[in-house]
Amino acid sequence: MRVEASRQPLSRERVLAEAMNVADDEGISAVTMRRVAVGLRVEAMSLYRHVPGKEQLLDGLVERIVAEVDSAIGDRLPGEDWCVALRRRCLTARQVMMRHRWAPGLIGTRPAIPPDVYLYFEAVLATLIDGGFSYHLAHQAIHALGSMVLGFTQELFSPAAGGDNSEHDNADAELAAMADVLPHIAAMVAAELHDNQDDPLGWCDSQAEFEFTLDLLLDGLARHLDSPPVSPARDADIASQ
Amino acid sequence: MRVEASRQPLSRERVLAEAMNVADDEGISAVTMRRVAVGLRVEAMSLYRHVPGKEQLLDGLVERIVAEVDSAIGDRLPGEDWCVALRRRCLTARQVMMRHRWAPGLIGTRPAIPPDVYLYFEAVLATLIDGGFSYHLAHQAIHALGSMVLGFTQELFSPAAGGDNSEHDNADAELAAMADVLPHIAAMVAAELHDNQDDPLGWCDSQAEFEFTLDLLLDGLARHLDSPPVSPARDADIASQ
DNA sequence: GTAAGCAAGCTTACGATGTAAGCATGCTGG
DNA sequence: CCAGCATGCTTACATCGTAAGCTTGCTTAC
Repeated sequence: MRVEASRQPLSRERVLAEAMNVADDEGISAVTMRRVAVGLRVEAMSLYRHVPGKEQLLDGLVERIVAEVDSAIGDRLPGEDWCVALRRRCLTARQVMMRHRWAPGLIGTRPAIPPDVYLYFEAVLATLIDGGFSYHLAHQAIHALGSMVLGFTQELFSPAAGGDNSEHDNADAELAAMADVLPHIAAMVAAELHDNQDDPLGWCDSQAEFEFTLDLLLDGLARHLDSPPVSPARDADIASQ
Repeated sequence: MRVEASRQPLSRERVLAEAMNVADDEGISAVTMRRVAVGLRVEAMSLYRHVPGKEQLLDGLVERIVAEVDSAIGDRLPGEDWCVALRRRCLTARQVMMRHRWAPGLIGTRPAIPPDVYLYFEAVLATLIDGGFSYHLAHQAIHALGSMVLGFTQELFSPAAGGDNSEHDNADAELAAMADVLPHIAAMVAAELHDNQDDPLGWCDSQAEFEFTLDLLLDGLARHLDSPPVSPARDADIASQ
């Protein structure tokens, strides 16, 4: 083999991989252009050949996290119930988040939702629709499960919560641009828009979603209060990998 | 009245108030020592007379948010059910979070849980215990409701999630120091410790809490799937104030 | 072979930011 | 009246993201 010119060339992948290492080892706040660069035996500015800027680097980390969850989940089993499938997904997601403790905070504070996250939720939505959910109920379910499936609180869609300046107007545009790879989400948006075209709050009335989730939890707790140990006791075990 | 020497003196309160204004107007990332200072017609370094540093300033903002929720809730009505009380609290908290969109993200990414947040959860816990919850079920309920009552995902207690370096060991200490003003939490910790003293995972096995919440949501969704419009339709309206 | 073109990494520099260290100023109590 | 102190100011530095331009060595057409 060649002498490899003292080192393999830099690449977006190598930059992101090193950034993940730094985040895992020293926390997300240690992920600095300079710190990532020294990890790669390179100067800070060299990273800009492969990554547009720090924000995009962080988006890249989110991308990697989502990919890690996706690959850890594996394919859906043939006759798998929506409930079991989602439970498996959430538990897998949690495993990944435990490996990368900084990830929920990062995902939750990203100013815009990275495209991969939409793809991720498309899969969740597909599971629900396939399980017999109406678009409306599925919409509420996604909001309810929001923090379980990726460990983040950020309001999905319009609100553009965590970030600074409201730039959610192009979130809708981005979503529209991806409509072909997000068939279920596109259909859901269409259905919800149709049902709520006179609703001044818009199709995604997060107050309604909030109350739905809240009542889901309160009702569940009330049931536990009435009948203490009769709880579900599900079976699905997460594959130890 | 006096001439007031060209301006009223600075104070921790004035600093925090201005920081909140900046956060509300320009986003949390605009909350900079220099930016807050100009808002007060003062130099950046002058703030350090009244606030130890930026981290403590941010903790002060959390403190203010919690106080705002507390005061907006008002006193608990005499015969109010735990369920109605919690619902009112969550909806009130949401109103406050809507007024300060940056707050959930800030609370969620604080490296340590500020003392006031413990006090806040003490009140939630008191409501649950008063409603007949066992300490164990109440513990699970708090985790389940975590993101509803203050809009944040951070794992309560031990894990020290969002932040960087794990400094959760002194979180327990801080909690112990406040035991006298946190009677219910102290009792809950004691009860859970007693029940799980041989559990290698410690008293707060967040995996168990996670699965509890997850099943609460999945069961609730399954119920909605079976009987579409028979949902709770609760009464409690949030006082418009 | 060789020179043009270029990809990839480097150097330098600038404007934010948090904050350490010490200075200036004016009020207050003896 | 003045010593002492509280309060705000000035200066300075380390760290951060990144703009602009330079160097170097490979590729490729001739």
